[in-house]
Amino acid sequence: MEDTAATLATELDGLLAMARELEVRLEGDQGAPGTARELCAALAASVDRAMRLAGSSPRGGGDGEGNATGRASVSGRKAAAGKVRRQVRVASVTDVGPLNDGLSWRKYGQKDILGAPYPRAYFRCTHRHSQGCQATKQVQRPHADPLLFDVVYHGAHICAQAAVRPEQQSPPAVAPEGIQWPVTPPSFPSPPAGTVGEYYPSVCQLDGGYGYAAGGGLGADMGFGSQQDEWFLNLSDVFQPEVQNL
DNA sequence: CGAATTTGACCTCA
DNA sequence: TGAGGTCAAATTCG
Repeated sequence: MEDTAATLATELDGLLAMARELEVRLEGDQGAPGTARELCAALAASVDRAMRLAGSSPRGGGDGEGNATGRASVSGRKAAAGKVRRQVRVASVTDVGPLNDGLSWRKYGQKDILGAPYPRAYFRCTHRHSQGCQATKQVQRPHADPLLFDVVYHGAHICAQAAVRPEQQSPPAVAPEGIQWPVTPPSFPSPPAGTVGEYYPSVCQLDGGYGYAAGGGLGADMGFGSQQDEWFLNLSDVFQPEVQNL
């Protein structure tokens, strides 16, 4: 990646962060005119596009379809059938209990992805063996933004849990267990007991299916399984944003 | 004790 | 050959 692009991305990153924060505040303010919120969303989307352009690289510059779909489908076992990609962006972290959807995901692997700052985590339905549920998902943070995640679902839930929640069939959900948000940097194995937070699915307008979001808010980094998991699990729950059927 | 997570190794594909 | 995806044994946690 070029330095210029990196610098530009950093700048845009800051812009996006501001846009997002503004939007969050507007959301909190019931009286906020819809136009203002739309503007914020548009601004965020625009910055996002710019960032993508700035950070675009030939081979999975760190996010986007290159990674999410590149090999996943080609790899062979599960075809592209039922593949759904979502991008999740959260505005803040404070307390996540209520976000659990009831569907269970079990982590079965994690991989460092070339060009990506963070590893990709692989999950599959907990009932895969007991009920033959083939649903799987991959979660990865495209950039340094702890509030942005790229999630790709493969297959559909056919387990009992999924049947109970028709609304979430396609967009699976999250692990039932209590979720804690690692607001602590990877270098700190100790769990942030008091720093747990709640997600506010706020801006989710990234177009294109991927993008960068401002970072720096949280120091959470991937590389530490449990913490990452929690992140991923929670995120998967938050997405309502854009969905792409691939 | 059972279930979930972690982590390294193995397999497949471009 | 390199990279991504999955498996499975070991470890940890509830």
